[in-house]
Amino acid sequence: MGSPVSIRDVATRAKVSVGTVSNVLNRPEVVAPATRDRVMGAIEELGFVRNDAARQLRSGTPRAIGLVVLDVGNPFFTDVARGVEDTASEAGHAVILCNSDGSSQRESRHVELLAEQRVHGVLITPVDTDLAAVRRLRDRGMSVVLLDHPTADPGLCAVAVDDRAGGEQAVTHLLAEGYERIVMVNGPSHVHQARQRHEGAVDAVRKSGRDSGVLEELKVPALNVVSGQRAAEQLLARSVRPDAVFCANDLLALGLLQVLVRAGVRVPEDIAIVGYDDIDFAAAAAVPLTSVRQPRQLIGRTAAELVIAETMTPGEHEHQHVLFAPELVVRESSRRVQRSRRRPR
Amino acid sequence: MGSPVSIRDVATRAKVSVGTVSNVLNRPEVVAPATRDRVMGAIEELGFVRNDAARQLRSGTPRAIGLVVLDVGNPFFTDVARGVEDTASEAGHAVILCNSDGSSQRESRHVELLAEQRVHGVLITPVDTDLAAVRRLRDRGMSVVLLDHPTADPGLCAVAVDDRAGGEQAVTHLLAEGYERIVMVNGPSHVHQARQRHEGAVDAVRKSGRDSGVLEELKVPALNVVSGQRAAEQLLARSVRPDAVFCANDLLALGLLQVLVRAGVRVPEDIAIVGYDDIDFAAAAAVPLTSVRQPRQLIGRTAAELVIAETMTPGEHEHQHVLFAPELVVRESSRRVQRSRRRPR
DNA sequence: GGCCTGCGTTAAATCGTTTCACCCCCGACC
DNA sequence: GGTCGGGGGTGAAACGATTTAACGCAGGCC
Repeated sequence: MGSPVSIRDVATRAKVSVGTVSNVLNRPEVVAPATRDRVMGAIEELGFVRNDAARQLRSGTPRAIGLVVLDVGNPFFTDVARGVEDTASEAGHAVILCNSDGSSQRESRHVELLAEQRVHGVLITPVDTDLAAVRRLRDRGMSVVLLDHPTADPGLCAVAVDDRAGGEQAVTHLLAEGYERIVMVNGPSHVHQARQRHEGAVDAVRKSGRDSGVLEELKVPALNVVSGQRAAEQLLARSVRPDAVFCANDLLALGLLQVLVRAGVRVPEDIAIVGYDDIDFAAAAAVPLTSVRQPRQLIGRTAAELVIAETMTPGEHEHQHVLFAPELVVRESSRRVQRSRRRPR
Repeated sequence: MGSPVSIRDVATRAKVSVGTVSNVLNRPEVVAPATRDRVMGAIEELGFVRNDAARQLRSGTPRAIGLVVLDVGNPFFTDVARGVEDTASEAGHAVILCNSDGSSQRESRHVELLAEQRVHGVLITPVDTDLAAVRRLRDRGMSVVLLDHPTADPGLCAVAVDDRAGGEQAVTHLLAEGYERIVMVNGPSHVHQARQRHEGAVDAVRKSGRDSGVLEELKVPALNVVSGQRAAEQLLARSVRPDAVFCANDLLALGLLQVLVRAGVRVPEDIAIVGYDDIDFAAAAAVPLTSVRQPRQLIGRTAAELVIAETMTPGEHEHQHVLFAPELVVRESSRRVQRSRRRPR
């Protein structure tokens, strides 16, 4: 019935010592087939389940990794989480998912909890750029991988995507398609992704030899759907509208697109749109969205692999800064060609 | 430096016994203020962090709860997860998030892991209706709460939303608006939510006194965006199209809406659409989507509270089956009134 | 002055595993 | 025939906290 069936109960049941049971569990090859079967039988009959707490206490090897994300509501992060989860569970690790929701208070509470759990390592998208919480973790001997947050600190692993290159790709594409009044709807500049993507956009203009006036930055308070809607309203109110908009992420782009379409603006004929992240909803929008794809699951997988590798070979581990390349996915929202639209019937 | 600073190190440092340190941590009121401060100081200086494994081993009280969801990619589940996470972290519990992805193999692997972790309890959206995995957990003395999966089993807690009522609301609304050729795009019938929502839809037709022919069921293999797109293509190919579509969830509705809009079908003038779940993207769609709202975060919070309560008062706990009422949110995609649409300029 | 009472503290037992040193038996080898 | 070696086991220590019984000490009471 109750769970309190310990390795000792199994031992008595199988008429062996606890050491032998432990061996069956961890090094089956060293125990004679006959006894092994007996022990396995006892385990089965009693419904024995290892107690991981005791295990970890003795062996010192935890079986969980922590993941702290900025916003579980953003599909970008859920995809990263999925990648982490896949890799971790293949390695037999549990994933403890925490949502900091952009609050450093919540972040530190979660980090504290993870420290007490003595997790294998922590994957974190830090709220603050000062990385105070991250350093605290590392000082306690925990391995940490920064997610989507580049750093120069050689004492940390990091997995990120080249945001500057992504911004450049997006705007280069728009320029090549012939758009000449581009607005970048961007998040607050304390968000490093926002800053980087904008710098890339500026690079693109410079490299193309155009006047820097072809690109304008419109800042919004957050990288979400609502902010995108607000931005669209602002643009609609202008006497001279842009012919293309580059949004710092897809949530912004979706909000923007919705309001524009409802106002009768044709996309891309009147205004082209490019998003960022290429979340699944981007392809399913009213007008399929051109977007800069980040290898989301791969980011998660890689980060998980790094943190697992680091704790496998403590000491000799080389901290790595992995930087993936983004990839522009061109869809209908930014094609210059006039397309004949099907009409009902 | 390294993390291996134990309660014993703190004790020597503060010149007290380990018992006293433990008291400072757990029952601060019984220890004299002077010593308490001394101990706290030592903890601070040494950067001591409790080892939860040892704690749990001795006290038998775990500090984590498990959450197994069907699909982390679905915003519905991430919102539920957020609710769980909020409540759990207020109670000082960690949440171990697992994604079964609809595979019972993955599900049982995760359940096994959670059992070894001796989690406080498990919140699970079961893959199979036979609940084999769930029963195994309970037999091991673990408290379980079923999420979004009604059950008659009095030995389990369950938190769900009345899907039948939701289906009825949706179709009653469509009928009231005057739609008379309704197609319900539904998931496979082994998914109980799909079945229930359809039954509710049938109820609505019956109660309205209409002919049962006004409602047709179109089954698709999965409750996701792609299936919605496929369904739309099928409907477009028909010579006689429905005047309204009720989708078993919002992902289907978004896929459907996208394809219809691109084909030039006007929503709701030509075809009205009602979705289910009211995920945030529903309100931000090309045409804001009427949808049946489920209290997603509340589901998560309630489930977490139940599982925590159950383990606080073992034995005397009354298993509860909480059933929330869904709420229809009417937006533009299903309004009968002809609306004048704004045109640019 | 002995004794009881409380308070603060200590020492030891305990939780369920893993690990390691050691034991026993039996065949092989010199 | 004694010793070596090794396969197959055993048993106890250790992990780091919690918990509880016991203990020392100061003050108050009779």
